[in-house]
Amino acid sequence: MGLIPGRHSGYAWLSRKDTPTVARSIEADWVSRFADEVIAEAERRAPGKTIVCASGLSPSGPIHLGNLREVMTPHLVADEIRRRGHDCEHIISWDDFDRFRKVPAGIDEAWNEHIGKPLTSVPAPPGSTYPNWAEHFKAAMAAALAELGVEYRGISQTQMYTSGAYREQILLAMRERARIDAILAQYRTKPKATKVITDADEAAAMEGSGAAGEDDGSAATGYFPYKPYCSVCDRDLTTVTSYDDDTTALSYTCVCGHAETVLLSEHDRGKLVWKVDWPMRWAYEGVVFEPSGVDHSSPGSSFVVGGQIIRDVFKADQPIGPMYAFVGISGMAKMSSSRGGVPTPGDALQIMEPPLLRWMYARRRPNQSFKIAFDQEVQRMYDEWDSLVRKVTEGTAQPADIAAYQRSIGTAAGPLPTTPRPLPYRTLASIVDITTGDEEQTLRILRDLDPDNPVTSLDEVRPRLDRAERWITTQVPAEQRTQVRENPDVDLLNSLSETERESLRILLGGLDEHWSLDGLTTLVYGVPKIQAGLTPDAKPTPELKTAQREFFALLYRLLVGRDTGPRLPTLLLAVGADRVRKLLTI
RNA sequence: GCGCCGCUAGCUCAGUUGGUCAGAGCAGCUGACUCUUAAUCAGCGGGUCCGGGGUUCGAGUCCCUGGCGGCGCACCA
Repeated sequence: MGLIPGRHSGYAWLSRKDTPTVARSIEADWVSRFADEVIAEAERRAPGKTIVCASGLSPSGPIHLGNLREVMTPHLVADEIRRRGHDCEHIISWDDFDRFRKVPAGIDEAWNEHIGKPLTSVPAPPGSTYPNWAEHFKAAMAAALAELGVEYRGISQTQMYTSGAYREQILLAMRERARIDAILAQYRTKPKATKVITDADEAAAMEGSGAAGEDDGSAATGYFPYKPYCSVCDRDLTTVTSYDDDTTALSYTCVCGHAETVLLSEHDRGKLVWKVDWPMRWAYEGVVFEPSGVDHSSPGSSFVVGGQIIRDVFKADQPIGPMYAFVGISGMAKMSSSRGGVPTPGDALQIMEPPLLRWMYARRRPNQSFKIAFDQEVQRMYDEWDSLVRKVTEGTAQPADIAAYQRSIGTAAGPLPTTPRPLPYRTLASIVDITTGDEEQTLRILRDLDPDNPVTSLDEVRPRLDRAERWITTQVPAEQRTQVRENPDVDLLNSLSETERESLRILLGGLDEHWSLDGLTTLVYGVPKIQAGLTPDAKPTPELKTAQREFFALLYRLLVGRDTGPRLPTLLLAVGADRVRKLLTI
């Protein structure tokens, strides 16, 4: 303890000349290696140009902790590149122009009528204050990213497509449709779809079978990588029936019965199919680094196919794209999070500070899977973190550990908020458990923890205190929490031996005189000594230790109804003298 | 069937371009400690680096091959 994070969490990386150890260390991890690679590649492609790292998120529902890796990986790399003094931009493409696929469990079935529409055209979930489905889920993620110190430029695909930003790329893709079809064909192991979507039932059937209604552009009438949203019903249950390269006239039919011909040189209500859309954006934004989930590692996956399409069609280079493994969760309470039950970054930030969450992603290479703890493990994580901080401060930490630490406590833009006085998370959790959040009591206990250097304000232990409280109240099962008895356990009290009764009397008699953490510690250990005829400063013997343990167990039973609980001095202070007397008086 | 990833001390993992790389944390053991409920401090680490070939003066570190495990793709994104 006694650490003052602020002292060493400053801008060490901005004055690397003065901190050679840190400078060397922060170049010792996976983030640095990718940064090396990305910088070299960017130099090769376009020297001096701002380096672009990218993430893509689909706001089709709650954006969970696994998706956060899609953002954290490029973020950390981009941040390292900035720390080295290069211009670097992290863009996040919000795939809010994707079709609404299915109504999540728990949402009114009425939303079924919106399936097939762009996410930005679907009403937000009931009760939301946001204008549409995509914005609703985007907002939660954006808030979490802000808290995590992730700086980025968000790009709405709805905005891009409907403004005609991709016009040239779309026309190019259509001109090159035969080439694209041929590339896709290399990976098709089964005959491509050749049916024209003719009615809603059929579309629904495809939906149900898992063969999403949105195909790769194949149809009986030819291959077209562009899919219009119907100008009448706004759904993508359309089939392109013809396209003229010279006039850019595109004809389509929709299951709703609508049919029309539009000029693609003017049409802005549609998008490229995913496998073409992705490489198109790599080329458009000049992306040098964009990771993707392991599900993109298979042959025929969008990343593999995209690599070929960007080279052959858009004449640009594929980004460096590591595959990242999935992020798991341990012990999320049943009450769960946002509908859907999948914890989001926002949920994690309820129980841990931003640096901790950043650390989870920074300490493991992308191809390693890991779990984020919502159960007791979170205490251990915090212990490990505090231990790391101590080692970094003492200068005994390993280079890679120091790097992960530096990436966790802040970014090139500056440090993240820290808890001024980082008392152990488990201690804080234990205290709020007893006080059930009562601030006055909490402060009183904290003050008594270390009389020589007392906590004088809860602000000193915030925000960690709030996270611990949140964890205790939302993640710890009621049966595992400390419940101070309301009334004395009369049956137990009456069944006590004379020796036990005496021990309680001695304890109660010394309460006022010893009312402090240290005082109560002495008292609590002293009671069995006095009963054994020893002096309070007597050395413990095996017999005495046994007696002490039995005495403690008795107190726990009487106070909280179990054999164990928070440390007795802490517990007694928290319960308060009056209530202690009430519960322990025979 | 195809593909990606992993397989290093009991557990979780470090080990950039092959040459003190055989490591850390936790657990465990020992000692100290009037402070249990994963308290603190100090000390202690011969594990066939999954097996088998190969390249090399030299390979956890590269190549081939087998095994086990995880995930994905295979008329979707």
